[in-house]
Amino acid sequence: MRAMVIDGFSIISRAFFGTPLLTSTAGVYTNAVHGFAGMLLRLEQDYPVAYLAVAFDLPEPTFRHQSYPDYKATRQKMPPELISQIDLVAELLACWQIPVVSSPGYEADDVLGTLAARFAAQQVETLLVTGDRDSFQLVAPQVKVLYASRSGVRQLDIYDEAKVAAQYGGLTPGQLIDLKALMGDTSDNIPGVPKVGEKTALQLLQSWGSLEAVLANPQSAKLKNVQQNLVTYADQARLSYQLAHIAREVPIACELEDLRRQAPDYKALAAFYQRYQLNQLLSRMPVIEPKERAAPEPLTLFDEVALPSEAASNVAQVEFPWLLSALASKELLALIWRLPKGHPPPWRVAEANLAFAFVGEEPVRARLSREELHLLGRLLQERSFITWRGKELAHLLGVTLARAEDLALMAYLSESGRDPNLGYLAESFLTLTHPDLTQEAPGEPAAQLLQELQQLLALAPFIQKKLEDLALTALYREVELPLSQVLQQMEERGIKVDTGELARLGQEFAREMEQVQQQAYQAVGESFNLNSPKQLGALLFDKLGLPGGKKTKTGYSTDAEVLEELRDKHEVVGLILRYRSLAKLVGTYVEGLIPLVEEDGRLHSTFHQTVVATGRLSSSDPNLQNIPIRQPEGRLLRRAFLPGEPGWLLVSADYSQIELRILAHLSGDLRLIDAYHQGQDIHRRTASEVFGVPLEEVSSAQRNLAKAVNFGVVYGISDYGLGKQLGISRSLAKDFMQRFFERYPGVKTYQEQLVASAREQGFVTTIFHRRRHLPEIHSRNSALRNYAERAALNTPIQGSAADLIKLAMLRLEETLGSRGMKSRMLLQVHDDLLCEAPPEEVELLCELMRQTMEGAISLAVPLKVEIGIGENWYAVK
DNA sequence: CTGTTCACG
DNA sequence: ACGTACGTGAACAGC
Repeated sequence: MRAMVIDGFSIISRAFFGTPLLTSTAGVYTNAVHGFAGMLLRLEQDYPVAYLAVAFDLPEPTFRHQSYPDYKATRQKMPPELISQIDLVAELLACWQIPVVSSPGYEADDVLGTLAARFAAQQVETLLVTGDRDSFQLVAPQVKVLYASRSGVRQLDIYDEAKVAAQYGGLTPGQLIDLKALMGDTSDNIPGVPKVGEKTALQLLQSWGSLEAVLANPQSAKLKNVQQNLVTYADQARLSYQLAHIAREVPIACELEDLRRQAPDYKALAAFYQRYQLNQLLSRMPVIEPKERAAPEPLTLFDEVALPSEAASNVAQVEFPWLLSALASKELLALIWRLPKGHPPPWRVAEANLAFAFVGEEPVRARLSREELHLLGRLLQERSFITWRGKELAHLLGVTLARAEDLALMAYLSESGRDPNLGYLAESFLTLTHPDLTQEAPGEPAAQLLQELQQLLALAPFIQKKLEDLALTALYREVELPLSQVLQQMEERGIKVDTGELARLGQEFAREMEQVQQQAYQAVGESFNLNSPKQLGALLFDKLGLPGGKKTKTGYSTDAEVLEELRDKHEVVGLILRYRSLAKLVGTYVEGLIPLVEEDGRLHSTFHQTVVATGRLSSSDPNLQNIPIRQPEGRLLRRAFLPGEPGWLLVSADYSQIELRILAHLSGDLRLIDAYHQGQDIHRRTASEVFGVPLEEVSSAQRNLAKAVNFGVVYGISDYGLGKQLGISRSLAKDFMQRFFERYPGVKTYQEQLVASAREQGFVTTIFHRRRHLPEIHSRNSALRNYAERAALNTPIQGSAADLIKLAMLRLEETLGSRGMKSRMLLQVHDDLLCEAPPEEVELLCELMRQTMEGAISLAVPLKVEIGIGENWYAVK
């Protein structure tokens, strides 16, 4: 049991003087509030306690003034920018539901001392949080001080008796009072004994132990005038002792139970943050309101499933009828499956092996046909059990599984981003409890399947616990799990493709490709494999002697960037570039796609929910998230992507500049936020800021440059990278960056804090608490470390955008369903949603997409969605 | 099976 | 001194 008492004003001051002055657009100073709240969040995370209070001084004179009217007389007046924030912090504490205690005639220190003494008597360990070293005298076996040093509120040093002794020449906490009585304190205007400073006082106390003993032995001081002063000023020293002594028996009507930690009033807190534009804090609030729902039944533990006594490969194989009766009479715990290797997509496989765990039974396995899988699916639709990769299983069973839990999704969130793997998780979690499950299973498929089932069951409680500890349960339950069902339907639906049109375009490309190929051979007088970087390198740089910078491990680089430099040096270079782009279109997007179009005339991509480190989706087989659009020719391919029914239309809605908007929100930078509130062209605004010209006078070159800088900042800019991107010198790029950060100081401090916290915690998080671990941030290898730092800068942005669109997809699906609309979602391309709709619904759909996407979450900046309609994907503009 | 290149956000 | 924008997937070459 632990309690914590915070010296409110002391921490406010530290926060105020430790951070740059910050105001809301209304001109209210907020930096201390921001720092204070940050400190609370930090304390909550690092030092969770059952009891919490904040102590404040009252303006009236204290008992110390009565015995010594000059007490604190030399204190400088507080700046008004600080005074105004005290009330705001009080308001903040009310929202947090943290009690405030104070006592007339006493200082906060005395309140701290009193509460600490009281709690210690009740065997409650107490942490005192302050920026005032005087409090060290309160340290005791049950009392520790968390000291916020001058370097700001970021670092807290914990002081126990050992630390005090180490810091103050072996003195006990109690002796610190004697120390101060001797040496005095200019900041509190405590006189002490003239000529006695820290050195002398310490030495005297080390010899004599207490003030009175020192005063009784003045001759022990080395210097004559110090000896004299110890006599002359003995009473002044005694008065100083009285002043320095922190009271421990202040009358406060406050019992331990009154301070029991309560959940913050999140609604009030959100309103408060919003009012003062404390957006970074807003973003750190748990935004997903937990719905009123029955707590999910905790999963039964592995122990309840009997392990097979025989060798694992002997697990009973059951027939389908047995399975049906078992499902009717027993409780299903877990299910795992395996497909034959080289299998078709799960919705088309002919048969699959499954393993089942029923409560109180030995596990069984079964080999089921397509028809049996379907039947099984209907029986499992509404049942609750745990599985691994539920979306794939649902495809296999041909149903949506409304109540299945998916450990793969949980593991993706709790193990932060990496594509989860059962074997790896077992190694990490089960070595102590289930060492047998961390070994490689014997080769037989049946044994492997069984082991995976056991791993699944054994891991579930660990992963669920971790999910809970990381505050990610809501993200799992409210976003990822329901999204997997939406994605399943999108995959099942597919998108219609006109293979004839695709092939026609392919032929056009192929025709030109052949011409270009012949021209290239003629240009160099020999034929060679245009697709081989190796042959290309030999030709261009060895035979033709073009200037080539070596780049790759295996030889010359011949990528587009290199070739672009050489375009004017030899006519073959342009031909190679042209060939490359055509070959890409034909190979990947014509010949690659056509065989994947299924009998229903549609492409059924798979969306992967546990692959991307930032929380985005990825798409494969085929990847429909990289269909060409930037180049006019590639873009033509989109003509082949059609609505699924005659007369229907495609509707696309994409977030405008979502990542920059999220940067504005996360950083809380006032100019950036202002630009979006005013609906300004953000690249133009940056150009205007950076070049110091009015908005109207920004040239298009300046705007393009600013655009690159804006992008760069989102990626975690380096001067080298920006220079390369823009084809300018590194120093000039550095200059632009510097000007960007001068004009957007909020972004600069945000990024600095982000990297600092990544270093400290080893991870970064998104708006929805999704986290990504960045162990390389501590690497001694600077390349790896820099890489991790850039990832730390980019991930909260990219990941929060992913959070946002995922939530929007859920809302949209909900809305379409509840209105009984025929329109449906087809694809998600990171910031873009593509739907198909019957003509009579198009107008409504556009409105709904705009509303759900723009309103999915509320940020410090407005969200903007741009909508296009067309009879094919190309025409959607 | 890895490396290179290039398509997308 | 050193290597650099963030995040993916697919095709192809060449070991």
